[in-house]
Order: sequence, then C-alpha cells, then structure tokens
Amino acid sequence: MSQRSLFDAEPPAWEIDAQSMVLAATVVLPSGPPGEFDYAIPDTMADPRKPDVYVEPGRRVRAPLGRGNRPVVGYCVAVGPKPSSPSRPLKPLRGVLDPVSLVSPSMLRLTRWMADHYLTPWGQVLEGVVPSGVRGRAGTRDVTLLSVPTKVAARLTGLELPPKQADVLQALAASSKPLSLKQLAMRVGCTTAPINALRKRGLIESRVERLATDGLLAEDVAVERQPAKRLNPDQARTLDTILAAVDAGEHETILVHGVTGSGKTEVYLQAIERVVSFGRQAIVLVPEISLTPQTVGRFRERFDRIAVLHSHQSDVERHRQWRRIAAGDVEVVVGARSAVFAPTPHLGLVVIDEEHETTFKQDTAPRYHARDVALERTRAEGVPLVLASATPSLEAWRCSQPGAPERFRLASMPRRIGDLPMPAVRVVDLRVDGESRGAISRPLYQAMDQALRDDGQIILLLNRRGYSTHVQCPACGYALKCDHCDVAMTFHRQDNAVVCHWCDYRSAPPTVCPDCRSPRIRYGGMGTQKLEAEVNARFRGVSVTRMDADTMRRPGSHETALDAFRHGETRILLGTQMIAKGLDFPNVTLVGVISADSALNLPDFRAAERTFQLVTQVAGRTGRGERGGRVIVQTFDPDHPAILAAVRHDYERFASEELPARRALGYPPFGVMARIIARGASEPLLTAYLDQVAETLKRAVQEAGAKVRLVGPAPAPITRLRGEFRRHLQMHSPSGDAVRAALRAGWLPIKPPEGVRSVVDIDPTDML
DNA sequence: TTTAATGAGGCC
DNA sequence: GCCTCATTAAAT
Repeated sequence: MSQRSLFDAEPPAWEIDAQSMVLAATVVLPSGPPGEFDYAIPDTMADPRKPDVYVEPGRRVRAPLGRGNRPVVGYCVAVGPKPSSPSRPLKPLRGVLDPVSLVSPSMLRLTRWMADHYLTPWGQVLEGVVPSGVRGRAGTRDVTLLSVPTKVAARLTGLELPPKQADVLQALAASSKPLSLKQLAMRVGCTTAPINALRKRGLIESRVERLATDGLLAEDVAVERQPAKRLNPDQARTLDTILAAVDAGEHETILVHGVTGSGKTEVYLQAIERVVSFGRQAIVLVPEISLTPQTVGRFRERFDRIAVLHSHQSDVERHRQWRRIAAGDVEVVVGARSAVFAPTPHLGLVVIDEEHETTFKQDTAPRYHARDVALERTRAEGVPLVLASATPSLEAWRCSQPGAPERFRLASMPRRIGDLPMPAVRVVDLRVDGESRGAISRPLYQAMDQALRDDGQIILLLNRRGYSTHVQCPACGYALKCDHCDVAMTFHRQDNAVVCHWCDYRSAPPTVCPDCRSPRIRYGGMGTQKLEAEVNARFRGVSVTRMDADTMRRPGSHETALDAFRHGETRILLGTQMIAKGLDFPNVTLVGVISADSALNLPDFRAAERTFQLVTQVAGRTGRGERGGRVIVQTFDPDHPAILAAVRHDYERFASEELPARRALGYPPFGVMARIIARGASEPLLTAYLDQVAETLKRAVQEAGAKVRLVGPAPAPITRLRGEFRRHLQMHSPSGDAVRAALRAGWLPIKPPEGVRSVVDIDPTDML
C-alpha cells in the first residue's frame, strides 16, 4: 500500500493511465546502480520449452538501462506480474545469457541476506559468489555437429553430385556419430567448401551443441578405501550429538571443541557418512592452507564422489566441479571459504573445520564471513552446522555458553586419541635467557640438540618472513619505509632486496642511511630467512626446510616440503604460521616458538586471542606419537594471560579471562563492530569526507535513539598503502541491525568525492 | 547570448 | 558506473 502525505495533491485525472499487469523479471546489476529493476519479459523468453532463451530467477539477462538504453547484464532474481502503464512502460529484456540457472532459489535468498547483512549491492554479491568460470562456461565451446538427415540417407545412391561432395556425404553417412566441420573435412581430406555447399542444399543438417573442449580433466586419483575408525568415548559422544541433529532433520549448531589430536576429523567424517547415506550432500570448509592432497586424501579414502574447490583452481576445473555438484553427482564438497556457496541440490550438513581461522573472512567485497554465511544457510535449509576447533573463536564459544542470544550445542573432546598426553610446554623468558645475538635461546638450543640426538624432528615457528624485519640507522634513528606504504621494509637476503610485504615494492638495500648518509646502517629483527641461516650455522649437517610464502610460491612446493619432512629427510621444519596448523607428524618431539609476542603488540583487540590460538595450535603439532613431545615458547612477556593459558593448553581459562575484558569494552562477541575504511591520494579530501560521514552517522544514530558508539575518524593503523592515505571510523553496538540502520542512513547516501573510495567492513577481523 | 564545466540524481 | 539535465561560470 502506498502512503501519501496529506500535503501531496492527488494526481490530476489525465495523468492516471490504464495500468496493466505484465510478466516481468526483477534484475540486479553486478555494478552500477545498486537497486532492483523490473523489465517486461517478451513472449519469446517466457516459454519453458525453449530453455536456451527462457527467463527464470538465477539466470543472467541483457537489459537496456537508462535513457540511452545502454545494454547491461544483470541477474534475474525474481519473475512475476508487475504493473506497467503507457506513460511509464516496463522496458523489455533484450536477451538471456545463461542456458541454465546459475543460482538456485535458496542461494538467491542467501545472497539477498548477505546483501543486507554486509551492505553490499545484491548484484555485486551474486557476481562474487558465482565463479567466473561458471559464468563463462569455461572449458566448453559451441560446436556445430553435422549429420545426414534420414530422408537423405535413404536415397543416397540416387544423388547426382560433384565428386568431392559425394565423398563428403558418403563419409558422413558412414559415420556412427555426428561430426564437426573440422572432423569431417579431415576425414575426407577436403576444405570446408563442399561441406557448406551440401549444407546449403539441405543434404547435411547441423545443430550446435555445447561440449567440453579438453575432454576429461585429470581424473581423481584412485585411493584405497579405508573403513571407519573405532571411536573413543569422547568421539562417540560427539558423534551422537551431531547425529541426533542430523536425524532430527533440523538446524542446530554444534561447536566441537576438541584439543589438538583429539580426533575431530574422524568424528565428522562419520557424521558425513550418515548424511550421505540419506542421499544428501555435505560441505566441509577448511582453511585454504590445509587443502593439501593429504587432507583431500582423507576424504577420498572414505567417499566415492567428492568435489574439491579452492582458489588456485583454473576456471575450467572450478566450472567442472560446480556442475558436478549442481547435478547431484557429488557426496562431499571439500573447499575453502567460497565452498559455502556450493550448489548442492540437497544439502544435509555443513562442517567448518578450524572454525577460528580468519581466512574464513573474505577481505574484498562482499566481505562475508563463511561461518556466518554457513550459519544462515544451514538455518534456512534446516540442516545442522558443525564448527570444529581446538581454539574456538570467542564468538562461537560464547554462543555455546549459557545466556548467549544464539545457542550452540557444545561437544567437548578434552583428551587426545590413544590417551596421549598433551605436550609439556616450557616458557623461556627472553628478558632473562635471551642472548645478545640470535633467535635461539640456550634452553631452546639444548632442547633441539637433545631432540636431534634422540632421532626426533623439530618444528620452529617464527611468524615473520624475510631476513631482517627492519632496516634502521643508529645515528639518526631513521627506519626504512616503503615508498608507497606506511610500513617498514623487510630485507630479503635471497633476492638481495628490501621488500614491502604489503605492496611488494622492492628496491636495492641501502648501504648508507638515506636520511643522514651515515654508513652504519643496521639490519635488525629476525625473519625466517635469518632463522634458517642461524639454524644451519649452529646445527651443521642437519637438514632444514623453510616454509613461508617465499619458498612456497610454486604449486606443489608445499607437498614436496611436507613429504620430505614426513619421510624424515628433513629434520628441522621452520616457517611462518603455515606450519602451525593441522600437520600431524608423530616423530615431531619438539616445537619451538621463536617469538610468541609477535602478534601480541598489534593494534588489534584480538591480539591476545590470535596469540593464544597460534601458540596452542603449534604446540599441538608435537606429542602425537609414542615418543611424546615438548614445546618451548620464547617470549618477552611470560606473564601474559594468553601465553599462560596456551602453556597449559587451557582454552577455557583463556576464554574466561578474555571474555570479561571484551564485555567491558563492548567488543565482539558482546557487540557488533563495523568499520568504514576510506582511502585516497589526498589526505585533506579524505578527512573532510570521513568527518562528514561521522556527522551524518551521529545524527542518524541520535534520531533513531540507537545504541551505537562511534570511534574516530582517525588515521588507520597503516596510514598509507599503495600510495594512498587511509582513514577509518569504527562503530560499536550491541545490535548489528542498529549498526546497519545507521550505515544505511548515514553512510550509503554520502557519495565520496572524486578520488576517495569508501568501504564498510561488518565484523572486521583486523583493524589495519 | 552562447558555450564549457561541474555536480546531483536517476536508472525499472 | 554512466548518462542527462541543471546550474553556474567564463567567453564572445
């Protein structure tokens, strides 16, 4: 019902024209105006018997936009009757792009929810959710297939034809299946001229078909099937909890909190077996980094038909997997973040492994969190969601505790399988035991020496790549920064260059201070390259492998490095956080954390949580065999609660200390956060814009009487990035809807000036 | 008075 | 995001 103000006059009678209902498609655009637009569906596009040009929700269409009727492509999100009047008729659609729907009705609802939740135009969400290879039908091609009509075939001999044409017709009639133009020409040994002559005379008929260009891609490696493993009581109890939800056929979120090595994976593998036995599909989300052949192998051992989705796939491969999933040919989808959108026709269960990982948050639009999207999807489809972690996010943990607005069921697995003990953790106080030079303290050195003599293997974590992490002049204090970013340059010895880890700008290492010309420039701070050199120098003849973003650049290098470690060819594995997660090597008897504080001092309210997670996770890489294991954690802050809790493998202690602090400040999980990030080349322009946004936001919050607190505007912790200045504005509120309402009223309508870009990040995972 | 330039608003 | 139309300023 439309509302009319008392002061609005009724329109004069001659302006009211005959309205009629026409069949219309509602269209959203991947870029450009964010709204929904209705277009009349021409009769030719309303016939389901012509599937190639049929308009239905989830397909892309061509539509004329604006006065100039500029052709645009958009997603049809709904079809239904809409009013159209002679004075303002609906424009007709121009065409249909997709021969099948790319987005199911339930995925349309999910993306609609995302558009609302993350304040991102619906069309942009869809564009970000449907892989480009699927849109472009990568790996397929229109092929013209030629055949002889049966009528013609019957009187083949009676035809008078030029010799070449006769040969062609003979060959095609003899073929058991239709041939392409090229194939036929090849077979006869002629050009396409005689073939086309026959087509023109109607003696050859042709049809166009979409076919795979490259035949079958690398087939799934055959893997020997493994039976389900016997479960210990903790595992059995957890499985029962999940199966109760599966069998009830209702949505429920189950947080599986199991210590490292407690056998979480086996539990959800068995839960998936049940789901698959009902003819339904399961989606398993894992952090990108753990999508290794080993992980995937565990699924292949247990399921016949799995699909893998990750970001390093080609468009062709992704398209193929997507089609298999949509066709119902797949039992289990294993994938990174975006696999939460897998088009399973009959979803039965979603599992998010390592639920606390920040890689589940996408850092470009649509800036969604796969955990939150999965929660919404499973709720809408009425299926259970399993979140598994040894170190759950505090968001998930709080939902498992009494009094939370959202209730998750908690399943705890406090013991390792085989009743293996958790490794003993020793803290080395670097203020006391730190030596003047080097990364390895005496206690760590001794432990390494011992471990090597006992034939064990060692993992060393240092969460910084490069050689020296800062380049500084002792004379004037100048620290070398990136020319384009407000970030310290890291010296990489391998490339003999200083590198910006944010924009990859590189330059020659300075030999004198760029500021005061002092020749005493110092290279300080420890990165993985320098650690590797130190280990090599102090443990001569011991094989060492470094794993970080620099050594893992080529595809497969991850596998090569881990295989070498598994087979004992490498004794010491050192690297950044990519070695901290999920690895399961029973012969690792020592884990060393070179610097537990590296994440502790970041300007981020989650710094303590990150530190706890990282130390706990890497500590869990040892003690997985009969030989036990120990952990040495080096820190300058041995009394920090996060480190103390990690030392005791005590998640609940960490949570019970951190949660009150979060509550006091209104930080997540007790409040919702949003962050407006504006960037641009001109700092004054940026400041003026964000000040204006702050003003309108403040007014919107006041008018709504909402509980939304604004912090800033202020320079972002990284003030400059890729040559642009950055400022941000934070919003805190107990209510996400209040934040969104404020943003809709106070941010959306303010168009940034030329040269300023502004984005909103709902539930940001970092503050940089 | 004409022409160029900048900005706001609609796009169904 | 792009086009159109309005408003305003500069040029003839």
